[in-house]
Amino acid sequence: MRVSAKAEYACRAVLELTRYHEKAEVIHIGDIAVRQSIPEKYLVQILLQLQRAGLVKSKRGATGGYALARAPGEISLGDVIRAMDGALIAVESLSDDTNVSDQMSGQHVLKNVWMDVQDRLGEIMDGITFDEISRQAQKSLSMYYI
Amino acid sequence: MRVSAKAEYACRAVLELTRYHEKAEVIHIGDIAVRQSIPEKYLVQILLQLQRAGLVKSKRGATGGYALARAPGEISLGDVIRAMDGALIAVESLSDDTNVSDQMSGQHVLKNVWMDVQDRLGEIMDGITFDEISRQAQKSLSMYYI
DNA sequence: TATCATGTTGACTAAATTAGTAAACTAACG
DNA sequence: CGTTAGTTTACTAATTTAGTCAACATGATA
Repeated sequence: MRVSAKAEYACRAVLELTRYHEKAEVIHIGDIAVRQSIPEKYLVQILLQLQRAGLVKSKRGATGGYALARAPGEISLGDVIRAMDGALIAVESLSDDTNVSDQMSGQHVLKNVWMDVQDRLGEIMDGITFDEISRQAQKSLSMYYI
Repeated sequence: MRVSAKAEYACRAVLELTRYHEKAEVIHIGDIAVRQSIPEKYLVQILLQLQRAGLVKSKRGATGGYALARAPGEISLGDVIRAMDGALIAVESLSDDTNVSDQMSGQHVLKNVWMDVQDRLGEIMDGITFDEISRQAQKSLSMYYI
């Protein structure tokens, strides 16, 4: 089960926006790209996708940029993955329309298994918010200043 | 998070072998391929990989074929996915060696998040055995005979 | 022991997906 | 207006995945 670079970039972008959420200002794409080592032109697409999913908002023009659309505690890992991939788990049998003849093969049964796994993975991923992730980042970072 | 066709094929192959496990006989690759609609030449690779992971065993020669290496109740979904992909979750930051400078970016923090998710996904997937999956298959199949 | 049906291995190719780039466009501020 | 920054669409390159092939090894059996 592979997590795409795109999905991880998206998480890093949201994490970066989380750090600036208190200040209620927008950040430029370029700044996010530099600070999180994400190819800027690629990040353009990612942020637009996050925006269409309602996770971030933008301000256009000279003083423009991006900010989170809601509080970091209200944005979960699952939200971001779903915004990028459409669903938490992508597997052939989940997208296929299954017919009765498939009953004989393992396809239909496995479809149910994947749906079950997806639900339970959802419970895990929806329980991890960027508020928590960000706090954990501060914590592990502070260890270097003791 | 994408599950490859290869991983799903592997699950279907193990499911097919589960059905014949009681009889303690081997099944030919060709039969598994036909019954589970898997390209035979591709299945060859998959079964070898499952064998190297110790999940199936083979008998060579004229009366050869494949069988499960242990009871279906002792083979989990997690076992099969790990046999195919090496780990449950493949993500750039998990394979990378992280250095201190990465602390500043989200890479290091996310690495911990992915490891956490992987552990918890493992608990889910290791709890789903092919014995159960097979029984569920029988159950849903029998509905068509009422 | 010849042979035939099977598993084994590694190299290869084609298709699909992912990752990344470019450029023209639109909106807002000064 | 000019400059800065987001928007959109199209394109390309790189990588991964899916699948094929052919030569080989093994074991049952006639």
